Amino acid sequence: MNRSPDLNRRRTIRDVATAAGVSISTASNALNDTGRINAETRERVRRIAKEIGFRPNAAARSLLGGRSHTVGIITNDTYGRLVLPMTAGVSEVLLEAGVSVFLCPTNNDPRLAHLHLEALLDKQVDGLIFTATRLDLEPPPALADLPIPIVHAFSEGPPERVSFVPDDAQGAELAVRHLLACGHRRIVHVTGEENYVVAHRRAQAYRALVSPEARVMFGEWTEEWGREAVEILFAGDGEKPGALFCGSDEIARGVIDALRDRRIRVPDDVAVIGFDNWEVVARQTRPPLSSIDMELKTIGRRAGEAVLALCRGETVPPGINRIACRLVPRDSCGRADHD
Amino acid sequence: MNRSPDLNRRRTIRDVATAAGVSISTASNALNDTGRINAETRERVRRIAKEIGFRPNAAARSLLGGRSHTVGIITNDTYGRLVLPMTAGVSEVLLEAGVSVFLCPTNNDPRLAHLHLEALLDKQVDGLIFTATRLDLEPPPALADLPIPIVHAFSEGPPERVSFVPDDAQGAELAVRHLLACGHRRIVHVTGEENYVVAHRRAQAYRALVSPEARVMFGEWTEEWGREAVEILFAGDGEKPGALFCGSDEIARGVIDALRDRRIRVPDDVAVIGFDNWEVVARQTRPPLSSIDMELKTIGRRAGEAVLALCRGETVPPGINRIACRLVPRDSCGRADHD
DNA sequence: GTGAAAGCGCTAACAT
DNA sequence: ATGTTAGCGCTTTCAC
Repeated sequence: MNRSPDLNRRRTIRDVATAAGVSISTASNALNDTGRINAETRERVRRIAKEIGFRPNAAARSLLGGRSHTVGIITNDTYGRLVLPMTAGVSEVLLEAGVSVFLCPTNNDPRLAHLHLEALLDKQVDGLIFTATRLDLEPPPALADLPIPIVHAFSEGPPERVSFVPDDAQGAELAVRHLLACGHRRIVHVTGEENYVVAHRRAQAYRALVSPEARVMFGEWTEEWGREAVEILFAGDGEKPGALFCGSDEIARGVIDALRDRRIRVPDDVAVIGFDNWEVVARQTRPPLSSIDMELKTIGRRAGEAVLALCRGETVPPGINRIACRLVPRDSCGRADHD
Repeated sequence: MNRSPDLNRRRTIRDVATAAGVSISTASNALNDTGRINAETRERVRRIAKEIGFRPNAAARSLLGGRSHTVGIITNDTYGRLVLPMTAGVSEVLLEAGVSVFLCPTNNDPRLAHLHLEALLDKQVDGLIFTATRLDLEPPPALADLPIPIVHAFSEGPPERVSFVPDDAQGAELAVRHLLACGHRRIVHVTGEENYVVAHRRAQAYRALVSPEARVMFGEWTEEWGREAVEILFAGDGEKPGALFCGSDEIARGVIDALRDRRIRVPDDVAVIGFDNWEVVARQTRPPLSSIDMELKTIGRRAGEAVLALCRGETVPPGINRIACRLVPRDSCGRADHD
């Protein structure tokens, strides 16, 4: 039983005003630095507000201003390895602006996605960030005509919206150029499922740089496929590849393990480069894996800045923004001649 | 330029009332099934509400009811592999109750944690879930006396609060018993840093089951340490272990790789079991790794249920709740005699 | 069965 | 420089 029920009640601006012996509006002005106010009064009000632990009620503010200072981020990623870095970026940017982020993991379940969306709209979120780990995944149709700004991160939205995605082509180029700079020739590209848009985009960039007929092996995004690919490539006694550009770090890990099993030295006999720069994987292969980082946090930050601007009513040029990838050289490619 | 600015305005209950030709309070009653109301009127109001796309404004509701139907989850996990499954669990439970979740990644930065906390309090969250990936990490002191319920997930809060953590001792027992059931003896425990509470708890349970002097090798939570441990264990020509109980799947992966390098067969010569059931790792080792799953989603769900109850004013017995781990047998231990 | 009115906590015109 | 007042969208007595 509480001795005084009011002790646990949240402090309102009324409490502040009463305690400071001023009117509510003066208190409000003092706290928000609006209107004309006596410096002394302002300080007193502020001191008292702090003393009694006053926190402005966001609901009331939101009701008044029409903005809730919240955005939702809808994601299908169960696993988190892609989403969390992005969310961290988003959150970082929005935090400064006093905007909080609702995380809505849909686990690829449209029903969940829908429920979350409803909940977000009820909470009057100012904006939405839509994230999908598979670029070929369609955003829920309900997203089509919403009264609030929507930004796509790591997923390509319709042309009239703002999207931020990794620049897969540039990333692939980075990988291939690095292999070339390290003196490797006869590059083969071992990548994931053919029906992934990114797999194609990367393969295309790779071919543009190497040769239109350069070998691309589509398979799965797994270590197992990496190992299998090595079996296929190194089984016969034809000419062997000098370098393997892998579509993911997991594939690269499988590749490196299989090469090791065959006593083929990396990078001396064959160079390997990955894609994702997933540190738990890339740092633990033997040798540590050079890889392409998709700068997920930057994507998150950019997406955050975009919703923020949109929420403020500013206009942001629509379209797909491709964020440059970054080469992270470790030891699996040897040394580059230059830069 | 909008032809009609009102077209983009959010629909209010007033719009519904006007369109239905009833008063605001009747509309409210119709929508919420409160008060006495003519069935026909109710249906009409509801139909119209749906037609014009009315969504009740959560801010207004919150202002009235004192509850915001939001909770915050504060986490230090940058990486996501632990937090996302938990958050998914939390979210799943809260979604049904119409409560949304603010995700606050602090990246281990106390300043960020503090800012997030402020933002959450300003938004009048009904409750808080505190999550840390390292059990030895202190929650921010600001958490000490807050006017709202706080639940700890994957982190042990003070005794007067509600916490949900994996039952590490039971998990370790599960692992050891499985190894024994598969007929393995001379078990060694290769685990992570000695200053992690969990490492100790697991080691203790292991020793209680095997022998008080059973060998425990503390090191790091990395593959590299797993490989190193194998070097140490199998280098000389003393008696070799028959099974390795590893403190994490990453360690186990290092162990398996090193054993493979030494042409020691798993599980025939040496059995290996991991901890975490981190699928990307456990499913890709050769052979696939048997492991202990910490049921993170369940932890999240339980934590979600707890905040929910607390927010409703119900009482939840305080203290540490240890959630049972689950054995996930794959191929690295052989076959158990029984069960 | 329905409507009028008060009020949740706050801000912003408008008086004073 | 400060106070008064209206009102954001909604729920909830309480009249009718």
